[in-house]
Amino acid sequence: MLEIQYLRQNSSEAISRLTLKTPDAGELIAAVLKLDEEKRISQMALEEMQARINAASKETGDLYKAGKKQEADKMKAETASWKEELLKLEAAAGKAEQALFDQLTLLPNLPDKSVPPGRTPQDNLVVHEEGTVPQLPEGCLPHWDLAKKYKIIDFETGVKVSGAGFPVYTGKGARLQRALINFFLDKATEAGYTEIEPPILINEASGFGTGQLPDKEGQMYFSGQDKLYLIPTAEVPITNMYRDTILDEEALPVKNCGYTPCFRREAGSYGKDVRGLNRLHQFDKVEIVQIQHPDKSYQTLQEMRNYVAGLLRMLELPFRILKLCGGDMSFASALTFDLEVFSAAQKRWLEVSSVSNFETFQSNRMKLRFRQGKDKPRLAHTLNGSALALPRIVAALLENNQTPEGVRIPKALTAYTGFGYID
RNA sequence: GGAGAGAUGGCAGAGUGGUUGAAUGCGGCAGUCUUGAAAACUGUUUUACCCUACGGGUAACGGGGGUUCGAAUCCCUCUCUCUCCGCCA
Repeated sequence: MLEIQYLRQNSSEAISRLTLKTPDAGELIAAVLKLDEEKRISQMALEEMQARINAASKETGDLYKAGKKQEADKMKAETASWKEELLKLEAAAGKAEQALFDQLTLLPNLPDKSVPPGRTPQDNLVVHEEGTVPQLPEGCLPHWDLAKKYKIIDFETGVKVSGAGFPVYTGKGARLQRALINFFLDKATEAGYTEIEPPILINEASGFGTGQLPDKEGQMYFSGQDKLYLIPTAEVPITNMYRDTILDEEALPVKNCGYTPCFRREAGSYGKDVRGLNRLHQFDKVEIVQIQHPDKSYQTLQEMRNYVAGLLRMLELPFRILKLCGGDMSFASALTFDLEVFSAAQKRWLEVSSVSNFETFQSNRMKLRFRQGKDKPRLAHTLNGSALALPRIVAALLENNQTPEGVRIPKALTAYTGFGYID
């Protein structure tokens, strides 16, 4: 949620930034400012009435205590007559505040000034490319065929047990999942992140805090009996741990990481994009989350991006980094880098990580603040990134490392898998 | 699932209709004392919003609603937490 004070004071800057994300930025912001004005007018009227009643009530009490019953009764009657007016003012102020809040929550985050213009993924900027695409032998297979050949992922049985998008990993496939999770968690810990094992069902307030609710309701699985949502990413519980808190400045940056399964309904997806491991309803991911001082958050974003790139390097996967254009960025993000690996048999780039700075967009929803000395609390900046999402990593590992002897496991992982080849 | 208890400031814990935004203790911060530290003593210590603003106002004692001139305090309702029993990884 954007900060209303900022919008009030910097409306033209806000409009130009928001235009990177949506063409009707001007109207959106104008609507918010108008509602803000109305809200303040109704608030002033209400508070004035409340002040009158408070003063009169105090006087009434004093008069009773002084034994001046007649005067007190008279004052009481007069104050009672204001009641109807007060109720009207309360209703109007409540309505105006709600209208402002509703409009404000509709606004996406303002893109950072460095965000490239554009509406579609084609407008994303490739800012880095690294590694060599392997030359695959004749008859190389896409990962779903390799998965079958080596009996490591069973898509059909997953369909039986749950449905499409819920694969079953077996044998070395399951072991590879566990190896990757442990590898990612160990690396994150070495980089100073504290490991968290969070709940994977979250309440509505948490869904609102990180920006999934109310607008992306349909993308999460929901347990209606308990009003709990299955997390689409560990970002949600790990960031919401700090909802409604004021941190000491010295506590920054907060660096947490966590492994969780992630659940996404992915309503409306179909076709080759969802083949094999490319897009699933349930998948494993290790996430890194930071809470940082506003002055340092962009430097932190850079560090997180470099950290994730380092993981891909250790896994010996060719990758590139995209700076997302305004139109392709998520609702809550101010600047996002996507990291994609090249999956050699499919011959396509697969997004395996998204690293974002949300500035105060999430912290304003969550009331996540920090305090410098004796100053008033300020909203902190929140950041997160996948480090990493497993399925597409596995897809690329399988495809890129296929040999006549089997699928070679990168050296960095063999200590975790306990085997050098899947055969 | 059954029975009961509770929800107050960073924490603990008072407060059952009128200077209670809230006693007291602990913690935190500042100061006195000390070579330094501890102890002791003194002071200080919630947050949000609004207003032509070194000042003024409003709101908040789990959420929402009600009674009243006036509610942390009374009533209704929801949520959550804890304890005991049952069930269970």
